[in-house]
Amino acid sequence: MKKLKISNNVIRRLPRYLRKLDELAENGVTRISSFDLGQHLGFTPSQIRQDFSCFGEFGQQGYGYNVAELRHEIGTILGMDRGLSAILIGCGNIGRAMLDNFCFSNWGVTLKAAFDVNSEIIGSNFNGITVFSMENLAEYLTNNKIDIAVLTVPKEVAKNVAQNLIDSGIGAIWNFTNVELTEPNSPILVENVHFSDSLLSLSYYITERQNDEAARLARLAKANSVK
Amino acid sequence: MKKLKISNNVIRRLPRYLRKLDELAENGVTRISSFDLGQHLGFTPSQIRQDFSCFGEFGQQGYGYNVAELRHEIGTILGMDRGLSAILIGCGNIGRAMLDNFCFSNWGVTLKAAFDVNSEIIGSNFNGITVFSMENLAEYLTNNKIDIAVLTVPKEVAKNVAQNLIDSGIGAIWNFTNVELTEPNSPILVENVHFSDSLLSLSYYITERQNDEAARLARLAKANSVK
DNA sequence: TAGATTGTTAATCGATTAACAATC
DNA sequence: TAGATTGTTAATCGATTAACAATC
Repeated sequence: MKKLKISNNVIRRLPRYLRKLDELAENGVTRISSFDLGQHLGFTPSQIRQDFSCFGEFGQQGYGYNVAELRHEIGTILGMDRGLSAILIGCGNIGRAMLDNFCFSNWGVTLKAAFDVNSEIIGSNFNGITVFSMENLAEYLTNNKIDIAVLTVPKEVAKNVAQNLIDSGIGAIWNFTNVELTEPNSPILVENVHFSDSLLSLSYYITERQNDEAARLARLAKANSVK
Repeated sequence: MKKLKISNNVIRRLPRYLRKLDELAENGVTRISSFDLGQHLGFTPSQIRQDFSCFGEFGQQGYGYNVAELRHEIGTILGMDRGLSAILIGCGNIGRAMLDNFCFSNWGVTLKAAFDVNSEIIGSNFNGITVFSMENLAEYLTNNKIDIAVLTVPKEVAKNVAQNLIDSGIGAIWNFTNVELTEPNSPILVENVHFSDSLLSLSYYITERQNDEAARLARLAKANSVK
C-alpha cells in the first residue's frame, strides 16, 4: 500500500465508487472492468485505475475487479470498519430527519445519543436514540469516547455549541449549520453540509444554461434576418 | 466579462465568498483586500483575484474590494436575481426540515408548492407552502414555469419520481435522495446532496488522523527503546 | 506623491489521461 | 494459448501560485 498523501479529489470519489458497487452487487454483477465502471460513473478507466492504485492492487489482469471484494476494500479505506461513534446535537427538524431517516450504521458509524435544550423532548426516544439535556453534554463526552458530533442546532447558537464541543475534546464535527466553524489550520476536522452552497451552484448552472440558450436563439435570429 | 468556460472548482468557491462577504458586512466591514479575504477563507490572494477575474473587474488598485458591491456581483453571477422557482416533492422529515427551516428566498429562489402522496397532509400548509397531491404534479408543471424540483422522497421511489419530473419537463433537480439519478450526459441538471458521501469523507479523514497518530506513537516508542 | 493592491501574464505544480509491458 | 485488462510510467492538460506593470 502506498503511503503518499492522497488528494482530496480522490477521497471524494471513493464514496461514489462505494455506492455504485453496492448497486452493481444488488443487481447481481460480480465482476467489472475499469472500463465498464467508468461508463457507469462517467470517469475514464485510467482515472479509476489510478485512484485505486493509491491504496493497493485490487484487480486482476484480464479479469477486472471482483465487485464484492472491491466494495469491501473501499469501505475499509473509508474507515467503515473503525467502529466510529457519534452523537447528535439539536433535535429540530433537520436533527429529527437525521435521527429518523439516516441510517448511520449503514456507513459504519454508531449513533449513541442525542442532545437538545427543549425540556419537552429530553428523555424521549427517537428511533432508539435517547435525547439528553445539553447540560449533560460535557459530562457525557468525558465519560464516553465519541468520534463525531453531528451539529444540527439553529445557526444562531452554532459557534457557541461548536466551541463547547471542542472544549470537551471532540475531534470531528459534521456540520449541518450554514456557519463556518473553524479558522483555517484548526486541528478539529469539520465536514460541512452547506445546503445553500449546493443550491447556489445549481442556480449558477441553470443561469448558465439559460444564457447559452438565449445566445443560441440570438444567433439563430440573426442568421435568419441576414437570409 | 470573460466568456470562456468557468471551471467547476471556481463555481464551488463562489458561495463561500458570498457567505464570508455577508458575514463581513454584518460585522461592519466595508472594504477588503484579496490578501485579507484569503486569510479568512484559507485561500491565496492570487487565487481570489484569479477567480474574480473570470467574471469581470470588481476591485480597485490600492483599495481592494467594496464588500457590499462584491457581494452583489457574486450573487448576480450565481443567478440569485433570476427569480428561479422551485417545488418540493416529498414532505417526510427531510422535506419538512427544508420547508420549515431552509430559507429559499435568501438565495433568490421562490418555493411555490409542495407535493406528497399522504392524504393526511395534502391540502395543509407548512410555513406558507401548500401541499398538493402527487397526482396533480404533472398538471401543475404544465401550468406553472418551475425551474427546480427539490427531491426529498424516500429513496425507493426516487428514480420513478425523477423520471416523472423529467417527463413533465423539469430542467433541474436538487436531489436529497441517496440515489444517482442521471446517466452521464443527461441534459437534466442534477445537484446532489449525498449525506452518506459527506459522512464517509469525514470518516476517512478521522481514520487517517488515527493512523498518523498511531504511527507517531510507534516512532516515539521505538526511539525510546533504542535509547 | 508614495504605498497599496489590483488584474493579468508567466511559471509552477498537481491531476488526469494515454500508453504499454506484465500477466491472469 | 490468445484476449483482456490490470498497475504503472510518461505525456498532457488544467489549476494554482508567483511576479509585476498598471494605477488608484
